[in-house]
Amino acid sequence: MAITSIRGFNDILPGTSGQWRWIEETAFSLFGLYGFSEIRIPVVEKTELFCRSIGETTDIVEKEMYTFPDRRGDSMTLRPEGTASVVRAYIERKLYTAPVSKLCYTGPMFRYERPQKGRYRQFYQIGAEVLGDPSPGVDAETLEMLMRYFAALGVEGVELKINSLGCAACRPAYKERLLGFLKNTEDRLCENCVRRIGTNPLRALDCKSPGCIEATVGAPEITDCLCGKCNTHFEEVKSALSLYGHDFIVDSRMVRGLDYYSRTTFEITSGALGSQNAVAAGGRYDSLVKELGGPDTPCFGFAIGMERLALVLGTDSFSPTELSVFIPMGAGTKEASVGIVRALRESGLPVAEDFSETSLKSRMKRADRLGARFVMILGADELAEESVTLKDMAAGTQDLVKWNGLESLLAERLTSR
RNA sequence: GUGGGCGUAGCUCAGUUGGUUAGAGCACCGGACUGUGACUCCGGGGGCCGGGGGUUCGAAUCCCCUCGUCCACCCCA
Repeated sequence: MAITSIRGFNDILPGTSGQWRWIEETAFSLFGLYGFSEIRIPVVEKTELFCRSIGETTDIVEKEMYTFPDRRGDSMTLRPEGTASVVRAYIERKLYTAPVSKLCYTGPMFRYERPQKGRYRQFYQIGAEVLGDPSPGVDAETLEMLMRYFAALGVEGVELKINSLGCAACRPAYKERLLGFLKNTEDRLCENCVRRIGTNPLRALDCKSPGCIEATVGAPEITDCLCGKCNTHFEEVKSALSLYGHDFIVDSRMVRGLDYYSRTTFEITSGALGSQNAVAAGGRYDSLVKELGGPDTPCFGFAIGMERLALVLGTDSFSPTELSVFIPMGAGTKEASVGIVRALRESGLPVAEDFSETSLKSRMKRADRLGARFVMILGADELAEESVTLKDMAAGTQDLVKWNGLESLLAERLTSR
């Protein structure tokens, strides 16, 4: 039996990788316009980092991490997300000496989950974090950047949902109120929510089981219980978003699965995705840097799911550059071929040389299957004329073209379509 | 971790109540056409019927186990 890949770990094949590269390049160049720079972070970190940042009682830490001892016996973990590493680097490298840090990243993340549409064990994220600015303007501007990014890619039909989770001053009081409410309806809640009632009662609001939906009708809403500062912050985020012209829905029941969020949280969903419908999500995390041992640093960040974004975009949104095929045939053509092909490539034209020595018929067929728009043939006749036969595969026409000036002529014909 | 669907040629899939040597379309290779692809015609190569066990004279087909895959639950980007 041949060796296969690991379940949930995919190969991104040539048909897709060009689109992925375009998605990443578009992101980083646009984010650059907002002042972001790329940070490259390790794929493996000490397990403790994720336990402390994501939260001990979250599903990610409890049952989804790839954790293993290294050769010394220290506990290592394949990163399940990027924010923890960025914050760790921010503290360790003392980036807080700058007034504000805007960092973006991309790369694989790992979670041991059952694979399904838009969910894999190794998956890719593009993320961005603003560290060191408490302003509501940062929340809105970063969301504006995300929406502009989706527009630049041609993504359609996405929905922005926002919420505020409050802060250390107002969330505990809200939790108590909610807890009081849930205690009265506990018998109608699902098993899972009953279990979580002590650790994370907010999850019951997000639960899709019919019993929980029914039982939580009329539950106190977090957005009605925000403290003055959080309320002002939320109002300013909303009005700034309107200023940018972005539609949004306030969903006071949207709860994030990571413990570090505070105040603004959001989710961008697409109907094109099936049940894993979030293409991007994130929010504010004002206390995480301090909790990990750094200075008090308010932050805002998000992550985009690459596979999901590619799914939303579909396959026809990206067309690769057109390849030409060069066919030398017969004795004495090798020497001239080297120079011609090199000159074409130096002019930025993609060329594949056909080294096979079969019939011209089969070589033409191969060129066609490779998707060549133009084919150049160099045989004894052409060699004598210092020319190639240049065939337009789409039009079916061909003519004899001198080597001198071939690059510019081909470039011209490729663009004048 | 739970549930359901599906595993037959490179791809998409047929395969009768269990019965000779497992098929089709597309793709691939060659020829018709000795230097011209796509269309046409002719020919050809390709299969541990996901793997293991069982029932049977006989299994792609029935039973059990297992692995993979897809979708959903859960969870999340």
